[in-house]
Amino acid sequence: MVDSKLKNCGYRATAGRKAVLDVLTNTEGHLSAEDIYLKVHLTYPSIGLASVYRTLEILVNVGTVYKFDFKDRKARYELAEGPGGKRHHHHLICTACSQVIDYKDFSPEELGLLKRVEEGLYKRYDFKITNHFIQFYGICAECNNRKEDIR
Amino acid sequence: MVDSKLKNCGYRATAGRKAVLDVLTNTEGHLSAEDIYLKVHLTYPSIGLASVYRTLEILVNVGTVYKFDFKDRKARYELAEGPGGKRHHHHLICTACSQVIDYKDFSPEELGLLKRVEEGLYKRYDFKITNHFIQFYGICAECNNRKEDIR
DNA sequence: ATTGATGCAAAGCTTTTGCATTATA
DNA sequence: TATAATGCAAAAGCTTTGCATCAAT
Repeated sequence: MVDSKLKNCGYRATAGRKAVLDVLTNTEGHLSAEDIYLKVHLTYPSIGLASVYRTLEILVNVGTVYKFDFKDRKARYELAEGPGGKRHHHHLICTACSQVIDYKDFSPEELGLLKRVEEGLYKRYDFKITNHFIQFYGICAECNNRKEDIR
Repeated sequence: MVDSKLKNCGYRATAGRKAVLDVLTNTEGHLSAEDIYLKVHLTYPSIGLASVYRTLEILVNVGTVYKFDFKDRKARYELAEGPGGKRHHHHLICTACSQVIDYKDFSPEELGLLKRVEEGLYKRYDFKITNHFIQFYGICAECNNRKEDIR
């Protein structure tokens, strides 16, 4: 099914591309290009970093992979699942210690209202929404406690 | 008030820092470090790009400025206003043409949703939320029409 | 007078590109 | 067999850093 998606878009389904996609499929979290390169390298040692980048670019364009950055210089990649997917999550980012917490225990209310917001956007902007990327910034529990200690 | 914020955090309120903040205050949109450098340069020609970067880092740490990337390699900077601020907006990003639409005509429903979600997160994660960054991905009106033409 | 801030240029890192070679369709 | 894909190394681009100088406190 990966093969067909690539082929449908006019790309060849090569071993390197499959290996990259395997890593993305079997790993949770936010992987940098180098993370992916190192992991692919284990099963497919001849791969080059440039091919990883080239493959990721294709997968992003095709919509299979999602690319984003939060903090450091590196871009991060994740298998792109729509809001209904098992991996779909939002981020809590602590502005004090920079830790990133993924959460996916969405309340039914949260899900329902998001859906309605997206419908509203579709009506107002004629913009057909397929996915969203939501980050909340604030102070995590540990940093908050630390601050109280100091006071 | 900028001065005091910097000083409170142990930084000196220098002309260069004020100039950078002026540009951020008087410009709408997502500015790259170089955009800012060029604009500051007009009123404060002796500034160096490195100082712009150093200032931006401070302002981000202090919480005055918000840093993010969407697409190209460059980081973007904006005056950080909380969800209630006049500039606060969300993004609609077209995955076909990469255009970014800012919108701030939030529906009351949308505002209520966010507030409740943030309260829920606070309870579940003991995470004190101060801001959020929300992007919706999809296909913009123009790209959607173009696609229909092709069919 | 101290010590942090600055500018310049050089260094650092991630990502992209050129090109000869390899492998897919 | 034609042509896309790859690997390697070099190049590019944004950001950071070292250091001598300057300026805010």
